[in-house]
Amino acid sequence: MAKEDNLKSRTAILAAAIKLFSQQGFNGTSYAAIAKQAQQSKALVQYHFDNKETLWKESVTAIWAQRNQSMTDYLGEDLLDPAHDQPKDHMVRQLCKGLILFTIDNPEWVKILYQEAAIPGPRLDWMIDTFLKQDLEQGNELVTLAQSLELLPKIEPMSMLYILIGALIHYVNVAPVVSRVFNKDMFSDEQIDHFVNNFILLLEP
Amino acid sequence: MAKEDNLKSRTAILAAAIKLFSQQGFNGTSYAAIAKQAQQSKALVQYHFDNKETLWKESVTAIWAQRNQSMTDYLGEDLLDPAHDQPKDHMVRQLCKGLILFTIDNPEWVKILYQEAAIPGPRLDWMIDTFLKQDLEQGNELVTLAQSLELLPKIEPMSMLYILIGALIHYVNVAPVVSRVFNKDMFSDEQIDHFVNNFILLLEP
DNA sequence: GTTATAACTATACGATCGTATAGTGCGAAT
DNA sequence: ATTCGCACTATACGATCGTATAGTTATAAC
Repeated sequence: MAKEDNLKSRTAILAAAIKLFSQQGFNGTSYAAIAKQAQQSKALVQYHFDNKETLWKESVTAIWAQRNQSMTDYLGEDLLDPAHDQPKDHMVRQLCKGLILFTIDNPEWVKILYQEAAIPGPRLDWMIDTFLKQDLEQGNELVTLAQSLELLPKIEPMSMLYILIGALIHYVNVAPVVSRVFNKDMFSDEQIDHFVNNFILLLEP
Repeated sequence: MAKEDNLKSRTAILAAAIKLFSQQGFNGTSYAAIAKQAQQSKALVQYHFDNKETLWKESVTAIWAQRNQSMTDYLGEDLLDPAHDQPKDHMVRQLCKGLILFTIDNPEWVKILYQEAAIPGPRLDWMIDTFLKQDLEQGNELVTLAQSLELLPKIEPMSMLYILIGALIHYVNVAPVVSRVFNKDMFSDEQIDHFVNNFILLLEP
């Protein structure tokens, strides 16, 4: 087998692991389930990642890498560049809608975060040291910047961050439930716009 | 053994099951782990609840019962009674702080919700039909009532509900992480008040 | 053409999984 | 005094858990 095959099967397995770990947590995910999802043999899973903890850590690392790369696609590096000279509410709308669409396409990081935050232990410690500490600091900076541009209300930045991320994430998390209850597709652009428009009403005085 | 012993051990096992199912999910929780947590024998667990699905359903039912009972303790049936004649921002503060303290003391329902909402399947379907549909409707009513009393801004009620619940829940969910990163106890009354005060600034024009 | 390396398979280990079933001990009822 | 019902235990089933290790290919280097 050629080297590209190695990468191919490895990538397929990692993708399957990411999906299952984020959905079912560490204890809830088995090698066999990952292998089945990836359509590979269980032995091959262990060949590429020789124990479960390694596979989990690589999964989380890949999730964050993908997330950080994807983030700029949705938010744009220059979204908050005042040189744009766009109306304020348009920029806020872009920011909020970007965060929701981004979370819909990258739900794994939130799910892994909530999975592990519920259980104090070495895995949470590792995530905090490796990713979450930086995340909080960057989030804080983003909010502070947006506030200085008068895009967000000037309440204490960390509180603003909880509200912003919490509200948007919650929308995505319960969307499957709400969609079924009200028989509407909450992932549709129409519904997302509806929510974002309402959210924005809160964010501007 | 007397009948009270039956109830005692059953209750201990149910409490252990609630804790573990909400933290680790259905697949991540084993009979053995529940037995250990409850300090009972694995056989006794199966004696009281003769299969895992039954135990899970009884756990969820107990979580919701406890939640609904506890909710009135934190919010008070008459919190939104205008006869109180209290200042508006005081009532909003009570509502928000009540919801946070309530969620801190009853984190299981959120965790179970997020655990199962991540995996479409019969368990989520059952939760929707049995609890979540009603929850959404009641939440909607609560918000609408608060809005009619001018306690909450008059944006579309469901959107308001996402934001309210989402922000408050997120605060509780990430509190263990934030506490470690900033070396502050985010579960302390001081920090909760700080957050609620900032949140309220958003909720009143 | 042999050898070395790397991708992948086959198989099996002891532990634990969820479940089944037979049995024990004891208080209450007859 | 015996029977009965119930809380609880002991033990074991086949399946699956995470892991270990030896073997089989296929390609590339020499």
